[in-house]
Amino acid sequence: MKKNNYPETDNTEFKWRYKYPHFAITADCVIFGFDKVELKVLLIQRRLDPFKGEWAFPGGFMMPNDESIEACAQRELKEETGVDNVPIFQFGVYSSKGRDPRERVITNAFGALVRPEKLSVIGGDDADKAEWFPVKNHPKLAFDHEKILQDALKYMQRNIYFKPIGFNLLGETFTMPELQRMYEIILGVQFDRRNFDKKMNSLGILKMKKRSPNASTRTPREFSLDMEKYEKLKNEGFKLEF
Amino acid sequence: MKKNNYPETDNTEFKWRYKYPHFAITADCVIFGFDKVELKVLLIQRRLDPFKGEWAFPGGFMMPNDESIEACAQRELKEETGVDNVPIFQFGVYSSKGRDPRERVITNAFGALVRPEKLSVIGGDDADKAEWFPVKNHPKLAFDHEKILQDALKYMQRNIYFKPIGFNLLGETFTMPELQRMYEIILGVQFDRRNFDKKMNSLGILKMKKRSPNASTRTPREFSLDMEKYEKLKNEGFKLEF
DNA sequence: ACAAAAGTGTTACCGCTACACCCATGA
DNA sequence: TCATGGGTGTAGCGGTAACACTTTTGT
Repeated sequence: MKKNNYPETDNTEFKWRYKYPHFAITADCVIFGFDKVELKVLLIQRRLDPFKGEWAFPGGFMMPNDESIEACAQRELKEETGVDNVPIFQFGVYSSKGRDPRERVITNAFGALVRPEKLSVIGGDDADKAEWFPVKNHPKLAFDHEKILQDALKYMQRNIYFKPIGFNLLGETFTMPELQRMYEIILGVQFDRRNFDKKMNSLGILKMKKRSPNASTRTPREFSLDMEKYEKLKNEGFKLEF
Repeated sequence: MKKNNYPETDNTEFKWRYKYPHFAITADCVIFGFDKVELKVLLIQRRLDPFKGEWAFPGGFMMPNDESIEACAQRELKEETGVDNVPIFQFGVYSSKGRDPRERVITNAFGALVRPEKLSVIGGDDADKAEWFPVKNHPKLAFDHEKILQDALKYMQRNIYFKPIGFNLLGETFTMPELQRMYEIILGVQFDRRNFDKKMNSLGILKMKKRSPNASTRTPREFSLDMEKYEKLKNEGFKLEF
């Protein structure tokens, strides 16, 4: 595959020529996952300089083809981690001088929340490894990626109040305590169990699964999303009043 | 002043040379104002091709100096419209092929809400004219700027619920009906006057001015912002529960 | 004189909040 | 058997929503 590891190659020719000033552009992806216990973030270990061996977000340089920056982000994500086919949102742009030691680089940052099925990842391409780390306990990050991570967290926290994006972190079915833990961990607060139940059920997007006949009355009930109502709510937005 | 109208000049030399693919980058500004009656947006009439004579957002190409993309946006805004010293927020990136007829251009879009003092604007630089238009009744826009405008409106609507940004649209002092109209117009809804009063007053960020002694009991009361509490609320965020 | 806009207070209802006990599981 | 975690209902309170009349100003 033709690859965009160009800043690290030893091509000494200045063969890209333009009439006017141009800039290097990257798309970086901050991917969050949730394993029923804690919030995780997907990092790759850089195969090449700068910051060789250090951890950073998957992402890479935009190429002179027809793809948009969003497509670029998704392509890099897949190449470096194997994570495919997830919706992403743009949440910031980073352009200050010196943030990349090579040259001025303009980075558009994208975020995504993914389901546990996606939790098995592979390294590849510019990445030696791809690995999930707890957000609360991640390695030192290359470039200005620590700042980007904090911005991503803030963006997600603000938006999970109004859009049911959080469900992207859960599997097909989930229990109410799982759902509650997810909200508590992302927002950093605690909810009363009974009140949380009532609120979630009142949104009308949850379908309660029948309990298998031999299960006890105290096994957690499984829920799934009523996709029709969920899609509607996703567009309209809602308010989570905790 | 050295200016970045470079894509329109007749410089036929490809004098900008890089080892790797680079791209043209612009920052565009969607500036909203409010004149106590309706929401307005600041547009410039393009002096040069492409879309010469048509209306578009102030903005322009990033230059190979040390300024960030945010600084670039603010500089272009000042040069083309005279609007200076307003805080901006980034809300989107536009990168699809063909959005600029010249070449692939990556545009980061910024928004701002400004006070009526800023409502007198001047053209300049790449802009023949700068002019405020009602958002509900604006001329056809160049490039993909109509899409950008709609995105800016959506972003503002979502955020005015949580941040008291709307006050940037009002002057030093304002009346309660003015404040209410602003919210109604931006959000496209109607509020009950008495309930709106109560809610706003309960936020604790308004200072009611004394009425001048000769004024009648029915002249609208003037309010101003309690800046200290306002700043606090801006950081914490709030929820507008209508 | 009439229409348009601003000031003002009360009530009902819904929803958020707080709270306790029982049962099942696994250590 | 004890600790942990999940299931379940109710009562109080606070805030939102609904609502009407008077006064002033300007046409």
